[in-house]
Amino acid sequence: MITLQLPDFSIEQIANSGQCFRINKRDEKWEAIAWGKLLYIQQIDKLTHIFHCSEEEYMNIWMDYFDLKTDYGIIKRKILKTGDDYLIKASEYGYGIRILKQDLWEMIVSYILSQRNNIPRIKKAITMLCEPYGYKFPTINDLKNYKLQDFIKIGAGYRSQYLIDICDINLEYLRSLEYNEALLYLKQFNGIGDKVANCIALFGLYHIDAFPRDVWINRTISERYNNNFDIAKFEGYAGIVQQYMFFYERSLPGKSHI
DNA sequence: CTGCAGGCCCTTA
DNA sequence: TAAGGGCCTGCA
Repeated sequence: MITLQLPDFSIEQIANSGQCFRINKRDEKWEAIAWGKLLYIQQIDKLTHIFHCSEEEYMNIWMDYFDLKTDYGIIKRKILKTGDDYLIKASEYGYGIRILKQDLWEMIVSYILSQRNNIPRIKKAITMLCEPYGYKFPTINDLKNYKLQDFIKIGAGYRSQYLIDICDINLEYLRSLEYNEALLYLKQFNGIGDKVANCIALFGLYHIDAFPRDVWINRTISERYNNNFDIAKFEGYAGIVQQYMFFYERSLPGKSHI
């Protein structure tokens, strides 16, 4: 168990930022499952967190998983320099958000499940999918043995066939591609459109210029930017901008996010 | 009973 | 290229 002073980090904000489906609050602790491991985290104050793991495990797994080697202060200063008041406010509000380094295959499956779906149901399906594997997420080879009915059982609904199809993907090839090439490759698969492909690119491939446009982002761009939002301005951190926008917009009164 | 939730696909014009 | 309907499923 180690106590850490972490700037630009909030486990609660990350858990509610929509990028992960396996971090949940249980009593006073946050329970994060990733890379086959379970970690309990407590947030003491704005800066202080307690990680219930060894120093070694923190260094080997969690420091990288939570992207703690990246200085988000630099990104926030870039946002300040744009002079975009809405974005500045959003980045201040979501001060503790980071882009997690999650497993590619897990992201592919998770975001296929996410379409036309709500978060509790996405989480439930993922929990059921992982149930036979403990803290591990089933590998692509595990799921290659699944039949349509196996995916229907976990509540994947019409997305079940998409999951069957995606088992033909070549993960190593996907990893070798640049951002735009990766999008094209992903979108060849049935059930992966522009939004899901961008989520996979950002959260599974760490392409920082990926900018998933879901209903919230589209609404924001339409209502606050009059459909005139140039993401090229944010080259090198557009994905983080997307996270601040998404998190802030969903926090606003009357827009609760269960 | 409808409506709908962090899209996608297919069909029309 | 844009607009519209349908889709698994579970919950309000």
